[in-house]
Formats: sequence, structure tokens, C-alpha cells
Amino acid sequence: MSIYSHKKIEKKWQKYWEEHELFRARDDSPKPKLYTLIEFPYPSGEGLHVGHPRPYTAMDIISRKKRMDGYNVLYPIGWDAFGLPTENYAIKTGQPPAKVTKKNIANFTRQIKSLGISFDWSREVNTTDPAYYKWTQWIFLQLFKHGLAYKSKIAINWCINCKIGLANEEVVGGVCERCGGPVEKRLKDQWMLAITKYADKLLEGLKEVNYIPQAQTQQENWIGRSEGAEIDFKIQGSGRNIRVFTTRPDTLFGATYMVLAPEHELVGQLSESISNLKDVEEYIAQAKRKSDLERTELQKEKTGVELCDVRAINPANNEEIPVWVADYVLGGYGTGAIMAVPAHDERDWGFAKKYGLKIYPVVLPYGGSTTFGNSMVQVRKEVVNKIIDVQPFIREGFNIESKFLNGLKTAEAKIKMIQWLEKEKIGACKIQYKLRDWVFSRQRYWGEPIPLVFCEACAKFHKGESVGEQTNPGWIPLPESELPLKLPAVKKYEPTDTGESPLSAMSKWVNTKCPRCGGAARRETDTMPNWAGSSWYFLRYIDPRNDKEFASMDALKQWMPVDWYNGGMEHTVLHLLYSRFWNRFLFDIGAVPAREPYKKRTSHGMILAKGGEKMSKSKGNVVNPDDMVEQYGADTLRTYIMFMGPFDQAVEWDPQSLVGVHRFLERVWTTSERVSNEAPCPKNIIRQEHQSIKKVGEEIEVMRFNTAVAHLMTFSNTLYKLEKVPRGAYKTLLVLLSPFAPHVCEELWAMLGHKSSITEEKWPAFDSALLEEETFELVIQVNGKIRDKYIVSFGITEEALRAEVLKRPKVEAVLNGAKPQQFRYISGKLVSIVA
RNA sequence: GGUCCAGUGGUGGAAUGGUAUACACGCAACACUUAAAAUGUUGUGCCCUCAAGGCAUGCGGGUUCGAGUCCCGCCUGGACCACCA
Repeated sequence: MSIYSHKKIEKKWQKYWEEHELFRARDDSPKPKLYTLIEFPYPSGEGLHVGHPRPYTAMDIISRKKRMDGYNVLYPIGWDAFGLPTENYAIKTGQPPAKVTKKNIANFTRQIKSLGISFDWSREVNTTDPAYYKWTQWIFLQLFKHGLAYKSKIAINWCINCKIGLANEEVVGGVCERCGGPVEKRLKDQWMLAITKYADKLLEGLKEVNYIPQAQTQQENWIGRSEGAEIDFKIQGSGRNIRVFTTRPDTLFGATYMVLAPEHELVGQLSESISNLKDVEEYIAQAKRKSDLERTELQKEKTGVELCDVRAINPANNEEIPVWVADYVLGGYGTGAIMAVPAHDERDWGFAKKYGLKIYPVVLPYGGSTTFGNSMVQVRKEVVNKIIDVQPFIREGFNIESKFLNGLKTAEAKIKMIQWLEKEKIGACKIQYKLRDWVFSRQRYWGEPIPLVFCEACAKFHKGESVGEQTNPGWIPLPESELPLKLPAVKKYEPTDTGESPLSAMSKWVNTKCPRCGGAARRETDTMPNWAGSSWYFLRYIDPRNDKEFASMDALKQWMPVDWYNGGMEHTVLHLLYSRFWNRFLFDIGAVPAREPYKKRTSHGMILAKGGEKMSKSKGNVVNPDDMVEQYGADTLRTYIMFMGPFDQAVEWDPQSLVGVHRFLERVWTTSERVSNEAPCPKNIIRQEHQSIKKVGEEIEVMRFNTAVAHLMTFSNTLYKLEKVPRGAYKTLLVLLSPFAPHVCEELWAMLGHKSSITEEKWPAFDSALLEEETFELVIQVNGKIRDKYIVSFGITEEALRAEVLKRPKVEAVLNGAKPQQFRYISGKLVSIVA
């Protein structure tokens, strides 16, 4: 008995695939194209983690199967290599990040290659390579020129540990997403990208793609579109207005007070008229001291303070209403101020109850009839008043006590109110998004330099050649011929104590000439965030060595969009949104052919350590795939990872279960010794062969890899038990198994005498006529309980079956002479009798 | 607090409304062996000495000839969002 030695065969076949360029995507192929994509890894110093192979193997199986189906598949790999861990390592050890990155990439390459993933390595990209980031800078300049990049002094989230500004999205639960440390607000001049201008396009685009539902709704929620109106409320005797945003303009008649966010500028402007200014200032100071975390944690008890002697006018009914400051209103959303309608909003209701503010219902629930006499409205209003004593009425209904809105349904009332507001010039229709602009500056070294200089002379004397220059006076883009703007070598990698990037300390680099006027200018010293390079890498794979363009339109037309993108749930909001934004922008300027970059998005679950914990270096529970490859081989590791559990769910790593898969592959191996050309292939084997072709193929397509492996095991076990194994059936087993365990299948395929690679085989077709069985086990239920089973042939008529079934002793015993009231036959499955 | 998802043997998990527990792991007995490992064979939800039978998919109801699957209410766990006006 020969022994299956993965060490001998795996290296051999990996070399064979590489030498024969079997996984090269062809730009000139007549076959239909398929672009499969995984999220390219960040090459950390720790090396690969067992979590990585899960998506890589899954998409590898799909890519290999699709090649066998006759597709020209592009399945590329690269490195998202800018980032903090490398920079922090550089700070600690003094080694240049570029050097560390190179070493890490070499290690990742070795590890990934040892898994036998069918990547097209000839298209490898690296975000830190100047030949790559030249085009990241180029795309940024296009955004700048089209007025989508702007500098803004805004309060940003500042991580005290990392000494770095964070995007809103990177602050999770009030703490830094990277280090978990505290975050404070700081004012800083930042480059921003106006993604909000694309909010509608990004929302619309979701209609033409096929994403898993969670990804779809997460994108929608993040963009957070809501339709409503902006309304101006006059402040009594000051000439100033409070502008609010509301989604319920129909409830304007029920607005009984107003609330400003503590950050709202009006508080300062009105200070002279506020009689209790000291209390108000104290409250605001308190609110500022609260972190975002506290402000959201203290959700139950709302707090606030009235601006005494400040009164606003409700423009609908000209009533005077009080104005409050409360931190349940957010400075960053809408206008930072609200009209409070406590009868019809949960938060306003809670606040009004606590502080004894007026609650005035103006919407009644729909009744059975849409027309109500006055007396009926009166009765219903009393009922509603009672209800509103306990809880607000927040659903739709019809208006009362609202003059020209009376009797209208909510939807109609909204429209009518907006028309009225516009006519009176006190308000207008408004669409509001939760999405914020993207903070694009980092005060860090290890990122793409921003290719702009600041020229004081140009700021004063030149109008600027593009929208970007006009909106950012003095900021001049580098000409394309000066790209890439390379990262200079520095001595120290720490951000400076003032929070500036280490580049700012390099006066030689910073002080330069203005490309516009030739005068003295200073370079931008901030760098781009991590997300920049990963926002367009899927475009570069298509034409990775092009030095004239980021990718040629011809090549882009051939490959875009990505047909199938699989990645982690942690990236379904930000990375997906940012890269969709860049792609859509490039589409709008005519640089790419597809409106949406990804046709289909799926997601894999995490691999957890034993006990359900996340694997992490600090817990010391990280499983290194190297050890698994060494001990059992890549084929076992790959197949096991697919077999562990449903692909989209989290699974616990269980080293004990690995041996089961290893035994399975060993049995496939030893079965080869009994393969015979003469062995007849019985009908039941042929049937199982065709059932396997059908099931395994279908299950790969829908990512049900665990059951696909189970079917392969069942088929393999059947063949294993035969004394002589029919050659055809065994060949089918190898072909079906080859996407999962490619090395061992190649070796066995060659041992059968084949001269070409199994990857060049066609995926077999099944014959539906051969799938069907001739007999089945009939189940007999009496009154819902299984009483008997026996084998019958498929051809039997219902009449004949009925006669047989009723004579079965067990059935007779239960019926006890009674005549069945119902006899139901579910063809090919069971009989259900009701006595 | 909201939204979504899940709860099935000792374990990971299978089941177009139609035989619950496929496929594995583990465990037990046996075979091979001086012995062990490896391998193979058989068994393995619970109650019952066997058989017959009964009971089992978080809990309680409902629909149905038939419910793990559909509906209603609850319990538990996870993921995401978190005062979005």
C-alpha cells in the first residue's frame, strides 16, 4: 500500500501550475470572462492566520470550477500594505517601513503559495509601490480638480494613543477602532472627500447589484437617506432664525417647543437675551465633557436646560414656544436643531414628560372610515389624549387642529405643508443623509503623500485652473509628469508632538517650487488613509503594468465589473462604500466603463479559536496555517476549512476534526490501487456518480461547501468499499474533488496515466435520466404517526398501492377494522392515512 | 432600546412542509499486532434487560393528513446599529 505523502506532491504541482501558467487570465481569450475577487490582505508581521484561507479557498474552488466550466477567470492577488502596524513596528525598531513591508510580503507570498490557491500571480499589485500609488495620487487629483476634495477646519476625532485623526467611521462605540483607546475632539485642518455629493448615486446603484441582504441594508443605513423639510422659526425680538430639519412637516402645528444641540452656534449669539446664561453655559460645558460613548449610553434619562426669555414663533399658528438646549439633539445631524412635537415623537415625548412641556396632538389614527364628523373627531381626540398620556402616537394618520391640513392623510399633509412653506418662504423640501464627508488626511508617514503644494502667491493672485483650485485657494496640484510623488526617507517615523506628520520635519522636502508660478511653496505633509489604495485595486489588477494610465479602457471593458466579490462583514460598510464611490466618480469622468464595480458580494464567517473566542496574538490562541500544511498538507487544510460549517457563519477551530478530512483524502488515495478498466459499473454507482455531479456543482455555486464535501465523502466511501473500482466513476470523483484538494487530485490523475493537468478537464455534466432510482422506501403514516415502511417500485399505481398498504399487518392492527377516512399518497415518498 | 440572524445527539453540523439526527469528530466493542499506533468491522439521541412501544429539534400555543421547517407569544445567545428629528 502506497502512502499519501503531501510533502512530495504539493510542491511539485504548485511548480507545475506556475510553469504552465495554468491560472493566467488571458486578455485575448474568446471564452466568456469571470472576474472573481477576494479582499487583498494586509501583510502583517505575524504572517498568515487560519482565517485568511477561508475566503481564499472558497473563491479558489469557485474559480477552479468555473475554469472547468469554460470561463476565462481572473482571480488576482495583491497587498494592501500601507498601514499603522507596519509604521508602529518601524517606530519601535527603527527599520524603514518599506523594508519591513517587503519582508512581510515575501513571507505572505510563501504562505499563500503553499496553499495552492489558483491566483494569477502575474498581476500582483502592491499599494506601497510607487508605480501603484502614482495612480492613487492621480485619482486623488482628479477628485480635487472636480471639486470633490476640500480642506476644512473641523472637529475631528483624535485618538490620544495613535496620535492620529480618525474618520467618524473608525470610531466604534466612542473608542478608537484600532487600539480601543479614548478619542477626543480636536480642531484640525483636514482634507475631506465630498462623498455626500454621491449619496444618491451610491444609493441608486444598490438597485443594480446583487449583494447579500446584510451588506445591502448596511449600505442603505449608512447612507441614511430621509426626506423631509427644513423650516425656519423666528426668534422673538432678535431678528434671528432657528432652522430645523424634520421628516414630519405635517406635524408642525403640534410643535410645542424647540431644542438646540449644545454645540449650536445660536446659543452664543443669543447669550445676551438668555436670563439664565450661567445655567446654560454650565450645561453645555457638561455635555462637552461627556464622550460620545457617555452621551449615547445615557440614553434613558434625557437632560436639558431652557433658554429662559428666549421664545420662538411656530410659523404655522404664530404661537410662542420655549427654546431648550439638550444633548439628545446631535450637532452633526440635520441642522443641529429640532422642532419638538412631543405628541408624535418618542424622544420629544419623553423629554416633554420629564420637564412638563405641552403635548398637543395633531394626528389621529385612521379609523374604519376616512370621513369623520366633528363630534367623532372630538370623541377620538379624547381617546388619543388618553393614549398620549402613556405614549406618543408616532405612526401615520390624519391631521386635526391643523387648519389647512385638517382631514388629510399624513402623506398628503406632508406635501401640502411643504407647498405652503415654500409659498410663504419659511421652509423647503429637503433630503437629509446620515452619511458624512470622508476625512482623507492622516498625520502619518506610512501612506501615500498627497500631491498638492500650497503657494501663497497663487492664493492671492491666481484664479485657479480647476474647481478644486478655486474652492481651495493657493492649493496647486502637481502636474502628472511629477507623479508619483515619492515618500522621502525620514529618520524618525513618529508623528510629531503637535500631531503633524513626520514629513513636516523635513524642510528640504517640504519647501519646494510652485508648479504654477514657480514661486516658493510648501508641500502638503499629511498622507492618505489606508482606504485610499484599496478603493481602486480591483481596477489595477486588470492592467497592472500600464505606466500610461491606471488601466486602459480596452482592458477595463473586457474585465469590469467584478463578477463576484467575497469579503468579511467588517468591510461591508466602509471599504465597499469608499470603493464604490471612487469607481462611480471614475465612471462619471469617463475613466471606467461600469457604473457599479461589484456585481455580486458575498461574505464569510470568522474562524474562532476553541471556546468561541477571537484569535489574537495577545491571547496566544492563533493557529498558524504553516503548521497545518506541514503536518497534514494544504489539501487537508483547504478541505477541512470548507467542511467545518456553513461558509457564512462563524466556526470554531477544532484540530481534532481535521483528521477526519485527512482520512478521507487518504481513502481517496488508496482507492486508486483498486481502479480497474474491466470493472463493470453497476447502475447504483452510475446513479450516485450523477447525483454527486449535480449536488457538488450546485452547492459550490451557492457556497454550500460543507455539504458539497459531505457528498464527496459519501461517493468516495461507496467506491472505497468496492473490490474493483470502475475507472470512470473514480475519474469523476477526482474531477469533482479537484477544486477542493487540487494537489492530490493532480497526482492521482497523473497516476491514472493522464498527460495533462486535471485543471484542464471539463466539469462533467449529469444526465437527469440517470439520477432517478427505481424503488423507494414507502413510509406509511396513520394519524400522523409512522407505522410501517417497505420498499416499492416507482412505477406502482396508487390503486395497487392502496390495496397493498391496507393489507399490511401493522396498518391493519392500527386501523382495527375501521375504514380509513382519508388516504393520501405523496408520490415517491409516503402514504398518509386518517382513520 | 431598535433591526437582523440563530437555538437540532457528547461535539461540528445535515434535512424543496413528507422516514429528524446525512457527513464527520468523539466514544465503545471486536479484528489485525508480542504490544502500541495506524487501519478495518460493528455499534452509538433518550426511556425500556430484549422486543414491542413511547419520548425527543429552547419554551408555550396555532395552522396542517403531516411542522426542525409556516404563523402568534415568550426565553436564551450572537451580529449590526445606537437619541438620525
